Amino acid sequence: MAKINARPTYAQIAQAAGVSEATVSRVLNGDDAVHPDRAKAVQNAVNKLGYKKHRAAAALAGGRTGFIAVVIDDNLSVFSDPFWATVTSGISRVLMENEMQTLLMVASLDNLDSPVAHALLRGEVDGAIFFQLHKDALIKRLKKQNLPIVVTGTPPSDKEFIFVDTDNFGGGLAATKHLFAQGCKNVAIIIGDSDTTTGRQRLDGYNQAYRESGHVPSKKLIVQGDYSYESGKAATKSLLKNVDGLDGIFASNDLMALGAIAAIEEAGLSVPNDIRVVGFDDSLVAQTSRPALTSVRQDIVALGEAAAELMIAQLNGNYAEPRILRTELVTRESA
Amino acid sequence: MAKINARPTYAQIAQAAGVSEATVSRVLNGDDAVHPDRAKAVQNAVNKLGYKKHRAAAALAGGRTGFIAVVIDDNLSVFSDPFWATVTSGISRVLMENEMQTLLMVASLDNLDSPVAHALLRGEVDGAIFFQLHKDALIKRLKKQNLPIVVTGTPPSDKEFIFVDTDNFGGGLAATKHLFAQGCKNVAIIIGDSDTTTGRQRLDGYNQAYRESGHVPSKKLIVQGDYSYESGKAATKSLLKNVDGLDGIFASNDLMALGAIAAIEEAGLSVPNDIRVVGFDDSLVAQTSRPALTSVRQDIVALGEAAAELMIAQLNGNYAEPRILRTELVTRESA
DNA sequence: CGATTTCGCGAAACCGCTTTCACGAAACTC
DNA sequence: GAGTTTCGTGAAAGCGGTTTCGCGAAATCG
Repeated sequence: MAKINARPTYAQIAQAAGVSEATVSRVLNGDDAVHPDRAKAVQNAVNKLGYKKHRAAAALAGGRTGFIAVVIDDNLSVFSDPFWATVTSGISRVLMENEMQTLLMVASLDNLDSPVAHALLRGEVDGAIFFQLHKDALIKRLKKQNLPIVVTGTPPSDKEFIFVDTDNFGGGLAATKHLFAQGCKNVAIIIGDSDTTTGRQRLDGYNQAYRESGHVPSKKLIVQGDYSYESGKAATKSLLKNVDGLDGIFASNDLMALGAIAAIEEAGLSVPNDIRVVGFDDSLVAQTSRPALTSVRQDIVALGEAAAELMIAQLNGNYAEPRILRTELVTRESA
Repeated sequence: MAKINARPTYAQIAQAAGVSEATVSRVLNGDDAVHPDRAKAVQNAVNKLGYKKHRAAAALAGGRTGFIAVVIDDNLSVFSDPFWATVTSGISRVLMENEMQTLLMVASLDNLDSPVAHALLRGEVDGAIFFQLHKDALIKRLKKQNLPIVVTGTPPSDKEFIFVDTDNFGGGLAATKHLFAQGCKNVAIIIGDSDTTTGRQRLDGYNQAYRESGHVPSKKLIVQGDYSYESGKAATKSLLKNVDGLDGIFASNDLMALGAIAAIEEAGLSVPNDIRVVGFDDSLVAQTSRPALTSVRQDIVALGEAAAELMIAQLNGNYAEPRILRTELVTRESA
């Protein structure tokens, strides 16, 4: 289609620099076994002619495509949550800096026979970054084929893949400890889901804080939501009904925390005077709500950047190990 | 990197089918000037060997890459809003069905000299889909190079590009008319922004409804928010203060509508008894909030699908004209 | 029925870059 | 200083498709 105006090729660079095409290739691929003078000549020619490598040609000849797949399971509510889009923007930025492109693949991952699976298996990309993980048949298969892989979010089978994640445990711990430190005695947690490692780790942090405080949380204090505002509100209502002396709530995300505050205020109580509330994510709403929400901040863009960096490390044959990103408790009015 | 197991090539298909590689290519590219028998032989061989075209090779030889760029301006709050991610999922699905891949490019578009701009100008993709448009220097440049382009959201300079958009005008009109039909006399609008066509069109629809009703909206009835919950609440508070007999509010998105409801209830009034409220988007919160929100539904995934379809039409040399997607008023409790 | 078109198909060039291979020069041996 | 390595380099062979070109056979013509 689009017939773009003629671009310079190796032939022209080679001629302009007075070297062979092989040497041009060497220079452009960082082969150091080239005499500095010639290398400089090539560089000059490249700059002067505004040369840019032809991706397809390089891919065909070299076997490396310069593409990294970002694979998103459309099953999940991934697309209703800006979280993943934000992660992706981080990935994209870092990849682009390294002259790679982000190939977006949205598909259900159950199917080992889907177009996406084929594209991946067939080596149309140099690596793949996955979001969340439930079924991991495909990804295991890919790994067997030596396709470099990075998982965003802790995978169920921990040590098998290279992954990046937020320190959910540490965040939950810090949030809960903060509530204790503020004088709370009966701290509840509203978990978002119990079947992802993310949800579980935040709960683990909560439990750990209790353990460190020398107390044991009553089962009544652990209630379940689904990360929505409404579920936070409902969960809190039931807490208010069932728990005597409730004075602190750690909600697994900001939306549920806001729901909790709404329920508390509807019950005629005040945040933070009667009950303190901490959220997770430090999203925009945490800052703008009233009372402003104390929340565990995670750097979502950084998560994506880290994922991309781990991918690049793998591609370069460098050692890459899972990365857990630190969280930070941002204290505001609500606790 | 990843050395994938050997894949069949034309040579093997050709041999298995007893034809030349040229014929294989013809069959696989839908050239009809091939004898049916041979074509069938090729098809069989392809199926039997599980052949899949090598993208890079095809791109190099044929000039078509099979990639469509989805270009997102990172300047904007694009990534805090799940809207764009949803659109993208629609795009991706349709492209994949047509054996094309989605290349995600996140970048500030101001710069005519960015890596993204170069990748686009250089023909690394067969086409580009843009989200929103503020600066359009780059896109004009690309158009001059005959790069097929689709814009999601009405571009400022309307007729110049092929675009897809929701019928914002019709939505605003329907929402406002609905309020009148419910007996409202003084209907206010909370606009989200006035500098995008989207925002302007919704306002235009509102004004049109007034015109059709034979009345003129007081300037006091038009207030500004920024699509956030808080801004909707604040705007409504000022409306309650400044407007006598206010009995209807059309908010330019659901979040602001919810803010409006909160403000109304805080003022001791009831929705919909005292004041009716209509939102826009029919997002998840519209369905789960209490009172459930009457809202203008737009099919966001369909928006992406339409964008991809228009792109494919262009690539096939078919006539493609801008597409405005119908909206639908979903009536619930709030109005 | 011979002359002319049309049609289906294969040979081969080519897309732009990477990489192997071999060769001459420079740098080492002892 | 002759013999052996090492180093820098260019020629050339791919990578796996697409496309042009031309040829023989079939179809059309007069």
